[in-house]
Amino acid sequence: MSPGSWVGDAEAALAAAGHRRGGARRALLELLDRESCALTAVEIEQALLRGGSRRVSRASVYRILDELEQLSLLKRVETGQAMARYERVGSGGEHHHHLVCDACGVVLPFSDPALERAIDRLTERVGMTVSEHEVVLHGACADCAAT
Amino acid sequence: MSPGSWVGDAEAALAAAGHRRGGARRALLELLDRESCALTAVEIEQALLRGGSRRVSRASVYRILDELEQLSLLKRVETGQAMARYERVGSGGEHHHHLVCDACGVVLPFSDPALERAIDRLTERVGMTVSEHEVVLHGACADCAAT
DNA sequence: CTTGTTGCAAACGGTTTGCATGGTG
DNA sequence: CACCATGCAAACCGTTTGCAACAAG
Repeated sequence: MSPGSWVGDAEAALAAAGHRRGGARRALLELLDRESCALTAVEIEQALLRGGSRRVSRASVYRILDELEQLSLLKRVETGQAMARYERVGSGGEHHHHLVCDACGVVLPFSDPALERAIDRLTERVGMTVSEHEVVLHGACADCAAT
Repeated sequence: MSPGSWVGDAEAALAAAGHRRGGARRALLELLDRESCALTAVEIEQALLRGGSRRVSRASVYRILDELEQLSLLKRVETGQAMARYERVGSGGEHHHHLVCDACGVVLPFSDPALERAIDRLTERVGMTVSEHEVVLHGACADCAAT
């Protein structure tokens, strides 16, 4: 896979970390490369099935997600929906946050430079070494608010 | 309990919602009134035991936390630590967010007006009716960063 | 062949629920 | 004395783990 693409970077990082290759992980990498916003383990499992790629057991899904998160290739996102979500991390520092509709459960990404700036300044003031931050907005999406 | 205090407000709201009184809930209310930052269900159960107040079964802890959350007397906070945390909501709109040490698990509150402003502006732009927001900073606390 | 990778099924841990008991109004 | 509040134990469900079969190098 061409370097510069996320899959390529991921496979390089995995190889560097002493991992062998495997079909399940490959299928997962390709799926995550396509989807840019946060998916749950179950959504990933189903997408792989429906997408015809290859069946991957749930245990493997979790194991692979965990490996990828440890290598900082993936970010775990907590949306307060009782199950974790995962999304790929680009090599650039760019990232987004999430809007969660508490009515229908849909999760949408958004990004806001002013918000990032406020957080960056903040992290210098607090008495802690901050490595990550997460912002989640809860509410009702356009469809659900309409009803 | 005097109105104006959180316990007082909470009992009034509970009564208005048609709830009777009960020892377990009363003990929980008094504990939550004392603690201002987010606690887990287990921490609440243990604090009640150690505090000599009264033993409350875990099922009741969860049930009561749920009731209080529905009445907006409590806010559920997801810190990405696999268990939910709860903290009281003051009648004023004031609130704080959380710093989580991924090494030792400690959770500390912080507040930042600039951050709130950025979020307020943001909520007007996004295509969603925002009712809540949550910011979590992850990293290492002073003690853990030192080692 | 040696060792990481995967699937299966069982274990786990936080949370929820069914049911019987007890206290409130 | 009707009904909510509570405790207990079992059920639930997302996630993790032990183990055996498999496959990459």
